Amino acid sequence: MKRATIKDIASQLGVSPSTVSRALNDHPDISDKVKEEVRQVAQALNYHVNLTAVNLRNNRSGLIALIIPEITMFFFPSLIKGIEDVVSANGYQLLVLQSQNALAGEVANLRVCADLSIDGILISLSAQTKDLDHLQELEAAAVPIVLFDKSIEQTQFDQVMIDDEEAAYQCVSYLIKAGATKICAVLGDQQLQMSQLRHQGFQRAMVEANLLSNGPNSTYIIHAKSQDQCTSLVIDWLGNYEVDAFFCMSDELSAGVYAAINTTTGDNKHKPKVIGISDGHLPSILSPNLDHYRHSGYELGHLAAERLILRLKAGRKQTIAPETLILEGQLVVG
Amino acid sequence: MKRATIKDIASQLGVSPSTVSRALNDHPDISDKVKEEVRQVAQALNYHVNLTAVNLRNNRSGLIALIIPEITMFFFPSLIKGIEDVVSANGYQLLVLQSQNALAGEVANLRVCADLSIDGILISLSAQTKDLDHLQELEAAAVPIVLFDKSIEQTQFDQVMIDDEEAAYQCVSYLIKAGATKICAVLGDQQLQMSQLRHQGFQRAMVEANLLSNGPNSTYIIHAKSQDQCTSLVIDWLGNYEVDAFFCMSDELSAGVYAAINTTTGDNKHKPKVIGISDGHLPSILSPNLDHYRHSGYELGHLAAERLILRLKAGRKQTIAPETLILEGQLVVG
DNA sequence: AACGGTACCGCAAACGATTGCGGAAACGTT
DNA sequence: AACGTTTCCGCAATCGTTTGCGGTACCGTT
Repeated sequence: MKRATIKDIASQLGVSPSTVSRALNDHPDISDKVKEEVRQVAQALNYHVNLTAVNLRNNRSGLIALIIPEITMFFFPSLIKGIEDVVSANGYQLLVLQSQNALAGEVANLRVCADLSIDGILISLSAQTKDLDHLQELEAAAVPIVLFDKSIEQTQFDQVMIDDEEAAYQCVSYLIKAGATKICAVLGDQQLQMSQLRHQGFQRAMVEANLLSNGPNSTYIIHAKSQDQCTSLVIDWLGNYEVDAFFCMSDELSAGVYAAINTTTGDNKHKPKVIGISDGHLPSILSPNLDHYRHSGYELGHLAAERLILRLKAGRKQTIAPETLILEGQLVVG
Repeated sequence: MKRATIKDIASQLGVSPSTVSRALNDHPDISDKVKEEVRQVAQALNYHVNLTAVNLRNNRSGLIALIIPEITMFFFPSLIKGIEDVVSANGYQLLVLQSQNALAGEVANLRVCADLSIDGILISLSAQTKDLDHLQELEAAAVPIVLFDKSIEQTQFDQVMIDDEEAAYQCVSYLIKAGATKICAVLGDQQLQMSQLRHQGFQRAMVEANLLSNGPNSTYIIHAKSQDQCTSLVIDWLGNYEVDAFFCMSDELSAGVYAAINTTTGDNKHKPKVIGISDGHLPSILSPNLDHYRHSGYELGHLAAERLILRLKAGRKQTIAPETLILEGQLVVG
């Protein structure tokens, strides 16, 4: 059975398609009698508007694209949920695209967005992305764009972030207060601005405590791009160096460090403390529970999506200045 | 700057839109000279085909919908990745919809699919879903549908599953071989067919080992709908009963049980063994590593998506009989 | 009876792309 | 020179919906 169209209803009732369209949209020009009849027949034929046609006419798609480096079990599920809730509550649908953490992938994703007449874009940048040239085409087409989580230095677009430097600072300060002096920072891809900022927070806390009197010590900095790589790096590292505590900038790395510690140190030996930055899901799974600076992935997604919806509702009539929204977090320890 | 259309190219070159369209699609009726000119201008104007228009004409959307109960950090990320890889490799885009584990949500999601002229559907059923009436409209519209992971007894559609009964059986058999006699099964939502099947596998192993000589013992069956609920239930339970081992039917529950055990039993007390069914990500994070029956979420997604693509490529010319594909898994222990 | 107003509905164009059909050149063949 | 082929391109319809503009009744008023 083919889908019923507006014409089917029209011919069945002996009226014009225009009338049917207006009736279904409750246009005042149409009498209540006709409206009722149209609704009846529509129901009977199981009519549903063809969104593709509507989209063509209105030059919109009802779709919002989410572009992320890669879906992992950490952080992204709650983030996606936060986004999805807002998006679908506002009548949009969510298209999930992965850049594979590569600039080329990001460009390809944006190409798809343009081709599909995507109405709005939420994007977390890949580690390779150093500028926003590839966003300009969409920007020129007046497609609202909100950056979140992983970004670069910029003021052209809205962005929703956490205070990376401060989060790291708080984590490391806590470790120091707890008595740690030999602290190793486990960071992500060196190219990521996020890694650099969290590194800076680490440094600030260390300097403040006079623990880097000989200048930065690269021995106590580990960069890893994946959980597995992190585990093996840390296992090696633990064979060569002494450490009181680890600061891990992400869930992946916290998990990697835990695994390394579990395979390296026996049950009775003294284990190094670990603190991380997390949305709180992983910490409750790990044993002992991971101390962490918590920022909700759900809220981050929620906030970013709401900002996008705000722009979509405003349309191109109002111009809203790009803003950087900082999501608060807090230390969860003990 | 508005998007360039085919007409813009046409008027710039003084040819008709038809010619431009054919030139861009490399139609043999168009001379090489014109083709080249069209391509030049298209490039210059940064022309890109409007997929909405194409979709309207072809009555397709290039979209594949993934409908799942809810995105959690367990299992779904790898699943989505497996699906996304196949889908995008075949020129489709993935729409992620969540049913909130409710039938009403599922119906709403399918409504969206119909309205958007979705080309194919991958669906994992909600716990509430007892029949497939709501799939019939899409089925009638010749939209390929593949069920996966969570399904019900049916033969109308393709489905990609693991052998739930056998997986549970193997887990519990292993526990028994390892010396356990008092084994508690931690299962998910009682309404889920998956829960029932895995329960059956549990029973089979127990009966086979003569551990249920007094008939089924409901004391050693726990049903939980979330990780947190599981944790609190198991904490209570551990206060009242003795147990050698837990069999957890999912990652959520394994994590919940681990948390319960960690809060209940001290370091030196004897801890119950735990085995689960998992894609292997969580087990490597938990300490001690979780024994489990492993089935790859990535492969499951991959397989389901490929089955869908197969049907999409076949079109409605060939009729392919619905099939149930079983993904193999294996015990990972020790 | 003539006129202004309102209520209600249809015509046709538009969104952007595709395609069957037809037609005008240009070519080759006898 | 007449005819058949090929080459190449345009016309117009189509997908399903929306909407500006206009038009016809019918109403009440003077």
